[in-house]
Amino acid sequence: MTPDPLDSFLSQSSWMSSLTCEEAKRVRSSVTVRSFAAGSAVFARGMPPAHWAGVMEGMLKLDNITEEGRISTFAGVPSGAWFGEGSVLKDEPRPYAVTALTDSVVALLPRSEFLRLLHESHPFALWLIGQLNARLAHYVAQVQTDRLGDTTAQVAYSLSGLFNDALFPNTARRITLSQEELGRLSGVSRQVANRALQELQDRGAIRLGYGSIEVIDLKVLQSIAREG
DNA sequence: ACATTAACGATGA
DNA sequence: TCATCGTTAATGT
Repeated sequence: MTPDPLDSFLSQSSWMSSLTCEEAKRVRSSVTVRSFAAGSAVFARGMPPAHWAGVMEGMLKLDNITEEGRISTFAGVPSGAWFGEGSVLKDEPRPYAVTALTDSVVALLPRSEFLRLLHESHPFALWLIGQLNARLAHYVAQVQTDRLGDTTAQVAYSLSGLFNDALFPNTARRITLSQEELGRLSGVSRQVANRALQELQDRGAIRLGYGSIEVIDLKVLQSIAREG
């Protein structure tokens, strides 16, 4: 008997451990799992937020496309992370598109079940506050880096954000992410992302592969992100 | 100065 | 064969 991938994913999700047995069972029976090919849309911009979602495998991004076709990426979502609570809480159309960057598997918890947990489970509500607070801290630091740091620091921060323990507890050391996508995530061109990544590699923070980045020394990466 | 877009060839999967 | 990478040139602020 191989363990169900959904069961093992849920047991690795930190908020699950704060639930009662019945709550956990209800979650388990209401979650659905869907696979997405690289490049396909997980949620379209403007759709009502029917689910809270967790990334079981792969990597997603949250982005917007302007009328002229320019892309700005707000966030990368590595496997292990749950996301989309903002839209679910507000019950407003999703303000950005969610796209699979690699072949991905996503767990979907219906909005009604998410709200029920929020209302019934104090531990879950506390966990959610911590999550929102960690995300806020991340973006505050991102703004500081973008204003005070050079482009290498910006790229280093965006990359290290994917390894933020509070937000993304289980990110593998090596992630499949092209330099083009990391550039979008960092707000710089691919060429500048390329130069920054080579500097990060020269300084021993990362190792570059074909279509992938391996973090060798997260401490060094984070300290470069604080330079400017 | 330094970033951006466009373009090119080289190379990995 | 196609995506990705490393690099250079022209251009903009």
